[in-house]
Amino acid sequence: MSIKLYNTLTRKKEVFTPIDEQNVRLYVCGPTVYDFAHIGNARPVIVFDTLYRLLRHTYGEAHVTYVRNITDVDDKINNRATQDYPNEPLNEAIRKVTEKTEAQFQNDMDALGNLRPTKQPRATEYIDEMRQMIDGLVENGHAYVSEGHVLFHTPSMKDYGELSRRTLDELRAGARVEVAGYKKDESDFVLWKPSDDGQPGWPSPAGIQGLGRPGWHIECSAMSWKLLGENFDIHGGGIDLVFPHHENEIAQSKCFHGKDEMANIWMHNGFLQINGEKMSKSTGNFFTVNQVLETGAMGERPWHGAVARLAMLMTHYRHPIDFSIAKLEEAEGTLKSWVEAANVELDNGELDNISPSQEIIDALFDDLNLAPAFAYLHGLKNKAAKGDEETKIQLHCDLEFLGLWPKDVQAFLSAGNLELDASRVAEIEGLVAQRLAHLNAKEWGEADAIRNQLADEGIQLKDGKDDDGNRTTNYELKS
RNA sequence: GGUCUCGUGGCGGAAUGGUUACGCAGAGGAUUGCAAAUCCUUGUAUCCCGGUUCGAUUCCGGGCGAGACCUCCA
Repeated sequence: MSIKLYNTLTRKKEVFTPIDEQNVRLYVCGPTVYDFAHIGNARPVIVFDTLYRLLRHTYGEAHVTYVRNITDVDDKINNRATQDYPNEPLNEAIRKVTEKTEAQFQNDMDALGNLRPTKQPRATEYIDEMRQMIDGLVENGHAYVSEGHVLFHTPSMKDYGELSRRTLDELRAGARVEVAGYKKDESDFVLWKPSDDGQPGWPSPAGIQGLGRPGWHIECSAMSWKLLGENFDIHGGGIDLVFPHHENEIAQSKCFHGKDEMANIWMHNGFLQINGEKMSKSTGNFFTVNQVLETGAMGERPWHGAVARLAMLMTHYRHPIDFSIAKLEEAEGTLKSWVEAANVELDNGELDNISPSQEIIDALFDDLNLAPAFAYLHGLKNKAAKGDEETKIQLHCDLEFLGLWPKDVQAFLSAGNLELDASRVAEIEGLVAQRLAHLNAKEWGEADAIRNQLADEGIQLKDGKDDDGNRTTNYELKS
């Protein structure tokens, strides 16, 4: 068995062969840190975290390098900084915006069960490398200077458009935006642009006087080059990045390094919609990760990160997903039943001695097709729920492997019960005991009155019998 | 207008040139004083029209429908 991955370059599922099995290299475009991550931003993180986990399992944890950048230079950041901190010097305001946003991003992604990448470089730490690439591209004729900008000349590259499968003519025909006068060709794109006094700037490349700042695309080319090399294994991101971002990364990197490929496999996750519509702030169906997990903006209650993760993974990564309350509810019911079935005390390090189920690995090997893996987990759950200890531990291991095991299991399972204070718990348990006494005396009316009263108060009773045939009653908060 | 992706049961969601996963919901049963919870069993689908084929939901063509992208911008 080998890993098969869908490659946007070839539009085919391909057998994945690492360039170097001792160092499998993955790059994913990370956030521009000017605002809280929305749940659409979370999808590539979760998808490629799953791939990262599979690669680590397959090649060994020490043999995978996963780089996800932080874009901390961008005009959106500048705008946000002047807007939020109008009285601060610009650099200070930018630092505040990016630090705050990045911290929130790390928090959100942790809560969604994602491992931290091997490296998370910031764009501002790689300005030198960007300048170096820009100088090189000007020297070898793929870029030119015009009115203080440096532009990549797309006709200089014979296969520009290979990723998005568009020819220059098609791109020109579709242009909807007025073309800046300093461009030689309307499809040329910016590598470097001049900064005025009110903008962050660094000494410019290509002999340009004064300060400037890099274009968006060159950042990823520079960081992936320095951290992963001129040619690496997998580059990932959202499908909306195929054009222009990834197309332009390919152009810059291939023309600078002279390699046949930048990344051997390009992977893209599908788009995320909310309740059947594109997310948009104006229509109100726009949710940040933080809102979904903490503030109850979606469905008027917070959702556990593992639930949101499962809801995200229930759809194949390349398909569009409709992220809805119904989907979160379904994911929650499913995950609770799995975790409940697998919830046993473990000895220290007990999970270290077992591997994820082969069925899970096989499913992931087929282009991260999780559907058969989940079907298998349902089977494990049924077996585990019948008391099979080994299966319980295996199920726990599998969920852990997929990032779906809640770190706070008891809180996750008891859900709303934590909201009850001690006196309320005592009150409920007193009523439950009274009802049991009525039941044993066959006083159905009194017993049902208590049951109905508790039901009205949102407490659902669950009757059962212990091993000796005596009545027992548990309860939980109705959702 | 161009490029690309997609169209499976009530819903979510896989797979497949011939026997059609899995989950939720529904139905029937067990259990229960009656319920709930739990357990068992179970019905229902491949957008339309052609073509290739012994046979297509699967491959090809056309149509209809949905979505993404088309340059520095959200």
